[in-house]
Amino acid sequence: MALSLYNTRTREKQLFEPLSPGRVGMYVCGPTVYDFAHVGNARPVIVFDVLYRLLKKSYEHVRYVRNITDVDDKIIAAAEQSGDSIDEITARTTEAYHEDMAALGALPPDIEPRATDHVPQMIIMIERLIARGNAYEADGHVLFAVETDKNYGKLSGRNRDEMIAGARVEVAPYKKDPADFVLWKPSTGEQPGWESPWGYGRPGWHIECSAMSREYLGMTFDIHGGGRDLVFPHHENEVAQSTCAHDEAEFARYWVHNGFLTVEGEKMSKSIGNILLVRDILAGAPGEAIRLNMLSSHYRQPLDWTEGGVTESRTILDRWYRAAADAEPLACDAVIEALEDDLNTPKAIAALHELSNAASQGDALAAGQLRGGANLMGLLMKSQSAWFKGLDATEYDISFMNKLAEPLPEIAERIDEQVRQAIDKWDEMSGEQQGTIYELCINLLIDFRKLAREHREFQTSDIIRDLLLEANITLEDGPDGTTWRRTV
RNA sequence: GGCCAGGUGGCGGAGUGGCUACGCAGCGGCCUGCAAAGCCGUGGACACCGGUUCGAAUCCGGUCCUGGCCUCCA
Repeated sequence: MALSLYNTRTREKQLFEPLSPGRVGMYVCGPTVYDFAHVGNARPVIVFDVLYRLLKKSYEHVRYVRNITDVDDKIIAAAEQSGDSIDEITARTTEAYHEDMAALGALPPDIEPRATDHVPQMIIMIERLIARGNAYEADGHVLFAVETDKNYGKLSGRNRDEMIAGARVEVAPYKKDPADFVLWKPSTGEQPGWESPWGYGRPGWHIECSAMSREYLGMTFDIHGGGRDLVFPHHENEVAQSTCAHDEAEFARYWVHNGFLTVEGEKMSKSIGNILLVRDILAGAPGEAIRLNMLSSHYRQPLDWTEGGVTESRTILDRWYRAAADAEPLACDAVIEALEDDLNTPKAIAALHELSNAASQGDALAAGQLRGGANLMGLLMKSQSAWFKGLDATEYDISFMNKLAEPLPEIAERIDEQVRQAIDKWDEMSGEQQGTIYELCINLLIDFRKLAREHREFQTSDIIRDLLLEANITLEDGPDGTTWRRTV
């Protein structure tokens, strides 16, 4: 194992060596649960999922912690707007998040702590910071005094003069120094809050990650990840809080940050109205296609999300599923090597293309390596038939059976009575039953078409093929007969 | 304004001082009743201007452009 990662703190690629041999701790900043996840939220999840899978391959004990931020002013605002309670909003958003990330093939983290379950730990940390002189109470708030931390700014590479010069937001009057940030703030009325030595209130944003990483990974741990946008101020502040509260013990050893994402060339924003939700993309494309598209550029590069890109990823997966068939996954050195080089997923994908080409030409070893290499990235996880025929899908379309009568009455008449009855009861059937009938109907038409072709009645055979194509089913005539696949 | 990334063929996207990246799309061919899939072949790039070098897309300087962050905001 020779994994190297680009460390934001040192600004260079470094060989990864865990603090304790065979043991890796990784903390990734998770979602603030006030709305559905958008593509931008999905990028770190997928990137760190690949890293997690890679680490698990090489280290016996990997502990992946990803938090849920369930106390935040945006959640309070969402509750006020919708009229739903904060608990309702966070519960349903968390559930939706889990569904979406699972659909993208992301493994759940080992521990998913919620901020609201760790307020006592945050209070202890804040008390310690006050005792050490790194924090002060002012006007019901507790603030971190940035000037007490001589290392402040190192992670993000900025000095205090620059920060003050660049400040464009009005400084709150209770701050001693404009750079100071909130550890605890007062809550009133309906706002969520907890009793504390500083009165009824709630934690600032940054302290939760310091408290929860301490709780589950210890004072010093290996990898801390998140989006680039979090480097400042969020991660900078985490470092300050944690190192000061822990007597200068090192905090995260490797900082890994993924790049930003635009949609069709534009920055996602509410004002443009182009916030692209993961669920909406999932309605039109398989999770693996979304995942491959996400991994097709290097995680530190900017990524422009386009519909065309998703379609291309899907085409590629079709090729790979065809080439790999249902080969047993084998270790794939080319992919491992690429991923160990700072998660070079595009290079890994190039290696998979080469294996796919070899496998298509009958190389069984390559087929296994293709499966194995792709699996390491959370791709090619399905069976070939599940991918192409989609019999694990939730929606089936058998409209082609009803359209049969007009162009081909003689065939429509010959449809078995049992099948006809089954079609009539379509709406009462379970998804699984529908899948069975769906497959049965397709095979029935393939049989009719075979007859027509044997009699060289190509017009009839082409009508059948076109009918199915309208229902997004593509027929392919091969040397061993006709096969079908779903194309949407 | 400050700090930080990045600008590679029609598109996506690695790489990096001298060796075809790779893929999608396109074009030609094989196969097929026709398709689809597959296979074979094929053109096409390194933002701009200087410099260093035997040699630069790759290093240095400058210019232009794009994106991110700049204190409770993702």
